[in-house]
Amino acid sequence: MPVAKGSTIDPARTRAAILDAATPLLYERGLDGIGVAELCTLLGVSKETLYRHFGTKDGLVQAVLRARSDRVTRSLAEAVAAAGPEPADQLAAVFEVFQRTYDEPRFRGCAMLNAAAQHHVEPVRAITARHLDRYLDTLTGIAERAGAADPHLLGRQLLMLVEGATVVATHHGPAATGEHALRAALTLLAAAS
Amino acid sequence: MPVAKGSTIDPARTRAAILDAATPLLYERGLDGIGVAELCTLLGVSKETLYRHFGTKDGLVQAVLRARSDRVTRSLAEAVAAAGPEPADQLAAVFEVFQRTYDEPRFRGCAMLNAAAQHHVEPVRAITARHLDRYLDTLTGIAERAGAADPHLLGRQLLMLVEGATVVATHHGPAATGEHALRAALTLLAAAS
DNA sequence: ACCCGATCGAACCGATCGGTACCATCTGTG
DNA sequence: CACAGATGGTACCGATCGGTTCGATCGGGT
Repeated sequence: MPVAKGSTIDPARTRAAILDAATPLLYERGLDGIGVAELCTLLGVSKETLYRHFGTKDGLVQAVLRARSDRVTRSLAEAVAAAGPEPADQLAAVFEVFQRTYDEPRFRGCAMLNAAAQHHVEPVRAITARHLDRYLDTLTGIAERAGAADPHLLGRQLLMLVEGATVVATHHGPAATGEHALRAALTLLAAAS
Repeated sequence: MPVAKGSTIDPARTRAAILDAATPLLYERGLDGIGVAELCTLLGVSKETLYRHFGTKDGLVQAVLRARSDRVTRSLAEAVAAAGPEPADQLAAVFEVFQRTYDEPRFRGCAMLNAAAQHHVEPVRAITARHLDRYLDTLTGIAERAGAADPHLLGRQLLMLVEGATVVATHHGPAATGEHALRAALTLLAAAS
């Protein structure tokens, strides 16, 4: 059956559906851990459609990573905004968001870092670097509102804690990782003002 | 020419030479970024020899990772031992060692984390987890000597800083990363005793 | 001096990969 | 009702991959 029985033909919708369905697959199996053929089968899409929308597998990968970075950054910003004006509360919100991802059964580490480690091509590394810059912006903002003497330094140190917590949660177990990282972050925050 | 012109036939030596030469190649190109054929060409070894020593490519990969973990752990322990009895000095020695690796021109992030992200097989993840455990032992030891109220907590937080610093150095530039991480570590150390 | 074993080089294998081409079929539009 | 475009299904392609095999050759222990 060349086209789905009751499916709506809408290129934009198809593209979004491919992105949504491919994201967890590429994350759990690894960028090179699943081939285009299997990917299309699990997605319920033909290879021709996938290639028409994304050009190459790498195009799909980059689109997935960009969408993921946007989504994660947005949800983090919303959590911070909802935490109120206190920098300490905002930090707590940050590590709460991350702890929730650590506790997910499919958690396999930071998707952006994994992608950069797997795919040795420049565009992917650039997407990852931009993603970390977004984290850094959020954390530096908290540092500024806390009145840190050197908010850029504190922001960078908080970024290390965030990424380090993700690494530790990945390879050393997620239990209490967010809380331990938060306590360290609050110590740095208190010492920097 | 079936066997090298003036080479000594010594299986143990051959195996060690393969390990040494394969380590930087697999690190810089990625575990799946270089094939066995090219690997053997660059190593100056035949495929038969490689497979006789390591069984499979995965066997070579795991041997390389184990050897690397041993070497890094040893050099870190030596640096800490040479830093004297002061925990603060020992922490400085730790981040000095890491900063030196960040500054290497071929630096591409933590080899163990990259391997775990690339190779979705259990043994590799186990080697990475054991590597982090070794780091944790060293850092917890420093926390204990510093008289920390909860040395295991402080050790884990220091581990986050170490791994986070490596991530930041990888994707956000190595400049001053070790120093920034050290200052955060010293703050945690001072607050925990 | 002899012989076992380690080694090289090259050919070879089956599987899988990313990507392309073609066609029948369905949807949405006018 | 008719047409254009989006899609699914399938077969196919060249390249590359990990791994095996075989014969020729050389070093080292006996």
